Amino acid sequence: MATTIYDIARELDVSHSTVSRALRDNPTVASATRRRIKEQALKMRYKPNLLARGLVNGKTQMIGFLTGSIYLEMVSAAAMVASNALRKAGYDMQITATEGRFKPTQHCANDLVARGVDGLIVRGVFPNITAEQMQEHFQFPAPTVFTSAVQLPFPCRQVCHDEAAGVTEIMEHLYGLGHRHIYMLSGLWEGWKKYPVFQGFYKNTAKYNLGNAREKIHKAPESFFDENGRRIYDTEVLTVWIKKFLQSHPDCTAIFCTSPKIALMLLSILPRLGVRVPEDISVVSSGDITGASCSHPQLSVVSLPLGKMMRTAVELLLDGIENDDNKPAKVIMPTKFIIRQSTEKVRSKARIKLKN
Amino acid sequence: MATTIYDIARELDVSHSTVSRALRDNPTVASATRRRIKEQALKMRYKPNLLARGLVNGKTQMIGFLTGSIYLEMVSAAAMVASNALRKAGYDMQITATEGRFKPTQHCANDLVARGVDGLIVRGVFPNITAEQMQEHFQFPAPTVFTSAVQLPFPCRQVCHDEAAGVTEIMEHLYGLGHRHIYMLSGLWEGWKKYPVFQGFYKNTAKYNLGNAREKIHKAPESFFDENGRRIYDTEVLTVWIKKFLQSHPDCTAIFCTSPKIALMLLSILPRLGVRVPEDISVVSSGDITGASCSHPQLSVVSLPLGKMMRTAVELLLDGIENDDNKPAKVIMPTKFIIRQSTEKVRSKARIKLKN
DNA sequence: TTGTACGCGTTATCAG
DNA sequence: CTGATAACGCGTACAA
Repeated sequence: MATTIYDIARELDVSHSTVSRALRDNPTVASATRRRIKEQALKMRYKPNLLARGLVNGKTQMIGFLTGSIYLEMVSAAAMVASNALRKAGYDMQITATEGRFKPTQHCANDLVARGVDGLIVRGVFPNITAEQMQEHFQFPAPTVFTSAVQLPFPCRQVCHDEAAGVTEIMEHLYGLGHRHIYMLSGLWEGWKKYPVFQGFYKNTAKYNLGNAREKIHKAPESFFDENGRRIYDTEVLTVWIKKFLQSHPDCTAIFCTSPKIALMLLSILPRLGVRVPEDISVVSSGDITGASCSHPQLSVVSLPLGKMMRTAVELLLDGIENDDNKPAKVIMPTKFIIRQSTEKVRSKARIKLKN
Repeated sequence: MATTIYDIARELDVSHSTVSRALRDNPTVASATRRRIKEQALKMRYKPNLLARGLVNGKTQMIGFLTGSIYLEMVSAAAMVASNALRKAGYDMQITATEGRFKPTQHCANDLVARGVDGLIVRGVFPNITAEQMQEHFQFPAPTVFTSAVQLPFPCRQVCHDEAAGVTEIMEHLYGLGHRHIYMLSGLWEGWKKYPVFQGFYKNTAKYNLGNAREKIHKAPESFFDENGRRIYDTEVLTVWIKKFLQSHPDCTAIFCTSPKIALMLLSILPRLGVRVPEDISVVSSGDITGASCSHPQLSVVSLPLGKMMRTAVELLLDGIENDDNKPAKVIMPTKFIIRQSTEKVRSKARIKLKN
C-alpha cells in the first residue's frame, strides 16, 4: 500500500489535517511542524493520491487530448506542442486516440470527462461522425476546444486553419504556371463535404473557369492499418488507381492532394509510369510533413500553422477553465504556401501518355 | 453538476446502494427496479464518476503509456497498437509524452501512478537518463512493462527487439555486396553506449575484419524541435556535415543510419553532392517508416516487429495485473531485413569524389 | 430484495 | 496553531 497522510500523521502523532496543510505549505501550521512533516513525508515516500484529491477538489489539473489517430505526423506534433504548453501552465495532458469511429470516440470522451479532466482538446473531425452527431454528443461538462481544418457548424470554442485560403494560393500558383486541368485527389472521408478544401477548390475552379469542379475531385483508394499500427496506402493499389485515372483523364496537368502522404507516394509512382514531375505533371499537397522536403522532387505544400494553433487552443482552454465558462470563440489561422520543386510550368503537350 | 447515483436514488425513492447495484447488473436487485433505475439513469444522463470509483476500487481500468516523444512515426504507431489491444481487454490507455528529459519523465510517471493507473507501459529509453537512474526511479507500484531496443540491465518486465541481429543482417548483406568500408551514422544520444546497434556493429566489424569500429561510428548533427512541434534535422547542417564526412572518409562505400529519417534525408542530399545512391554509396537504415518505401531509391531497412512487440507488452502487462505481481520477464523479438534499392554492389572506384 | 453505515484519501470548515 | 468532523461519489459488508 502507498503511504497516506494518515500514515504520516500517526507516525508524528499529529492529525491528518495538519499533515495535509503542512504538505501544501499552509502558513497556519507552525514552520517547525511543517518541516518535520515534510521530512517524514519524504522519508516515507509519500505521494498524494490524485484520485482522492481530484474527487474532493473537483479539479484534476489534467487535460484530455482527444484525437481519432495519433499516427499522423501532424497530429503527434500538435500533441507535443499542446502537451508542452499545458505543462508550463501546470497541467498534465493525456492523449487518447480513438480510431476515429463513433463509438470508441464517444466512449473515450466520456471516460475522459468521467475521469475528471479539467478541459478537453478535441483534435480534428472524425471519420463517420457527422457535424450533427458532434454537436449532439460532443457537448462536455468541461471546457472544450476543438481544433481542425473545419469550421464546426455549431457554437463552440474552436481554432482552425484557413485551409480554403491555402487552396486559393495553390490554385493561383498553378494557374499562373499555365495549368488549366487541375485535379484534386482527396483522401478524406465522406460526410464532411463541407471541408474547406472542397469549398476552396470549388470557388477557385469557378473563378479561373476550370470546368466542373465536381468532376475534378477524385477519391483516393482507402488506406488501412497494417499489423504494426501504421496507416498504409497500398502502393500497388495506388499505382493501378493513378494509372487508370491518367488514362481516363489524359488532360490532367496538375494534381492537388489533400494528403501529403499520398502526394509523396505519387512522386515515387509517377516516374515509374513514365510521367515526370514536375515536367509532365505538377503535384502539390496540403500539409507539410517533414518528408516533403526530402522527396524527389521536393514537394510544394500548404503549410499549416500547427504550433500556433495548438498554443492558441491551449490559451482558449485555460481561459475557459479560469472563468469557468465555455463560451463560443472562433479563431481562424492563415496557412502558408511553400513553393518547392514539384510544381512547374504546364507541359506543352495536351495529353499525357503513360509508358507502354 | 453531474448527476450522481444519489440523484437517481432520490428521484426513484430508493437508496443509492440499490442504484449502484442495479447499474452494474447485480442480480440481487429486482429486475423491475433494475429497469426503472437504468431508465432513469439514462434519462438523467448519469455517468459514473471514475475518480470515486477508482478510489474505492483501487482499480481504474486505465493504463499509462509513457514515452519520451510521441512524435516519431514508430512511436505513435506503437501507441495505436497498444491502445487498441488494451481497449479490447477493457482498459483505456492514456499516452503521456515527456520530452525525454529526466525531470518531466519522472514527474509524469509519478503522476500516472498517483492517478491510479493499473499498469504502465514505458516505451523506449530516455535521453539523458541512464540505466542506473531508470533502475532507481522507474520502479513503480503498478505493474510495468518496458519496451525498447535495449535490454535493460536490471530485472523487469520487458520486450525488446533484437536490433543487434538486424545489424548483423545488414552487415552480412553489405559485405556480400563487396562493401568493406561501412560507416555508421548514429542519431542516438550518449549515455546508452550499450545500445545493441553499437554492439552489433562492433561485433560484425570485427567478424568481417572491417577495421576499427570506433572510428567508423559517427554522430549525426543534433535535431531540434521547430515551432510546430516537429523534430527536425536541419538539411543545411546535415548537408555540410555529410560533405565534410565524405571528404575526410572518401573510402566510404556504405552508410548505415540508426535513424530512417536521416537515411531518407541522405537519399535526397547525396545526389545533390554528385553522389549516386546506390551506385556510389549504399544507404541502409534501422527502422521501417512508411516514407522509406516511396523514397528515391527506396530505402533498404531493418523492419522492427512493432505490432507484435506492443501486443506482447500488453499481454505481459495484463498478466502482471491479473496476478498482481511484477515479476521480471524478458521477450526478445527478431527483426526483419528488407532489401530495397538503396543498397547495391560496391562501386569500383576506391575513393568517392564530390561534385566541384 | 433493499437500506444503513462505513471506507477509499483528500481538502475544507469550524471550533478550540 | 491544531484537531475533530464533514464532505466528494462510489462500492459493499451487514443488517433488516
